[in-house]
Amino acid sequence: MRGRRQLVKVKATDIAQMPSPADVIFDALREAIAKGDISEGQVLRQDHIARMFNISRIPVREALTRLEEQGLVSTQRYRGAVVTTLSIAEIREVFEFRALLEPEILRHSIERLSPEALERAKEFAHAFATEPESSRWGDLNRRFHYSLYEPAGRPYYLQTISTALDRVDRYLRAQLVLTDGMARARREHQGILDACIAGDSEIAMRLTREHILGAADSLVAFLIRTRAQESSER
Amino acid sequence: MRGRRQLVKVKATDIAQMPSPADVIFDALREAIAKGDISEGQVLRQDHIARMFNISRIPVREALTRLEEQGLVSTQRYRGAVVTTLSIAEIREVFEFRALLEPEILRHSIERLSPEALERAKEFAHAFATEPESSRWGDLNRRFHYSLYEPAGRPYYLQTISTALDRVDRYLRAQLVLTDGMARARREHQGILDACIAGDSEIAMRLTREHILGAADSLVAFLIRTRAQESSER
DNA sequence: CTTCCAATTTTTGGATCCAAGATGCAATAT
DNA sequence: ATATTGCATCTTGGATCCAAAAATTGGAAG
Repeated sequence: MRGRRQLVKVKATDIAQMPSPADVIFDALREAIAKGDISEGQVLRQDHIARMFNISRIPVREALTRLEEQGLVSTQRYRGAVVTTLSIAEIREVFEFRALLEPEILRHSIERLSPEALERAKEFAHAFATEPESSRWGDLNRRFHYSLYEPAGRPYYLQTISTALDRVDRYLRAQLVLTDGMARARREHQGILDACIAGDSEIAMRLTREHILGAADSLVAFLIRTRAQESSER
Repeated sequence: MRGRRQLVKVKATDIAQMPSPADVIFDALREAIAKGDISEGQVLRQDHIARMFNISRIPVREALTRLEEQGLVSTQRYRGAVVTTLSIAEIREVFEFRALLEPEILRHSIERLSPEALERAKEFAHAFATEPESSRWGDLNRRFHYSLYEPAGRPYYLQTISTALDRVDRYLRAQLVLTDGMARARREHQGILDACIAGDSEIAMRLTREHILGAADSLVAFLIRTRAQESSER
């Protein structure tokens, strides 16, 4: 030890973990697509994005490559990246996929749900239910569910669920805002939460499954209406 | 139409769909990692790979980015890409994940299984069971299962299963070759196939689930033995 | 007025260049 | 002898440059 001074006062952050420019662009684009701020079918020009972030096209390309790997954009050689449009069948498939996975991770989570985690879930449910600003519903909905899934200690499940949700998030948000989805989600969240508090994983799983499939049905009905309208308007 | 000559003799291929250099490198590296030809923990040098493929580092970078997005390599800034090592818990999680998804897609598949598809599945099962060359077992195993899953018409499920399998393929191959996995897989494949022929989805699903979880148990036991040995040798 | 074609412009993807961080080693100080 | 520092080298990631492919535009011909 030899009286060496320690720099105990500075709080060190791991600089190597800091996000690279490509990370920043990737996250920004992913969020914009999920929120629907960039609409489907839109072409993403490398140069345009590069100017927006005041950087060269190289990190932009990396971000686009990653978005394509996640299925959020699709690229044709020399033709640029286009925000993916999902068919109704594809959307339905992703929701059924979620309806399979999310109850399962919830089961594992309930087994080890701490009072603190439960408390946080309650807070998110409340924040979601009372949020007046519709643009934040999507986020809060997601946080509520994730707070229930994280204690499961299943990072791979969680990551898979997350990428699945990213794919359909913009449709889900539309469903919340433009249909009766919000009122229904409030009720169903409360039901899931009650089952978790009671520690009844069977009911929590069933409700979660119904929550997802119900949203899917409502969304699909909504999309059939709006897409029929769009194509007749054109 | 106007009497324009048609070049009916040449079989046209869509050149825009041809794989880019980055695709070629990505596929090659993915396969090498899946097969275990590149061992875990190995560092992938951009320049080295670029020379191997006689190309600049740019498309190599793209391939590595995509591999990272798939979880096959992990990168630390300025430190290069390293082939991911999965902990036993992580491997177990991926197998349990597969054990949830694969029976489900099989159910959907059995509903619409055509005689031709069934015939192909039989052929792969037979090819797998009689293949003497152990280096090809992994591939044939995969083809057998995929031939049963494809008729489900669930591309998202299939893709998710595929990336999950990519993650653990090298471990699975080791299990087939280095334990009694092969004999057992032969028997279990036959059981699954029989249930599919009988159109009994309940049994087919149960057997698939047990097939995957059984392989996981055998693999984990094997890994505990070998990893304990490795760490004592070091 | 429409259709076709060629020239121009735009955009992408790969090559090369360069700055900055990581690594390893030798020199130096303690 | 050991720990620290400074230096040389290697590697990565972004910038810039360039070739090739696609989109667009502006006639010219029908």
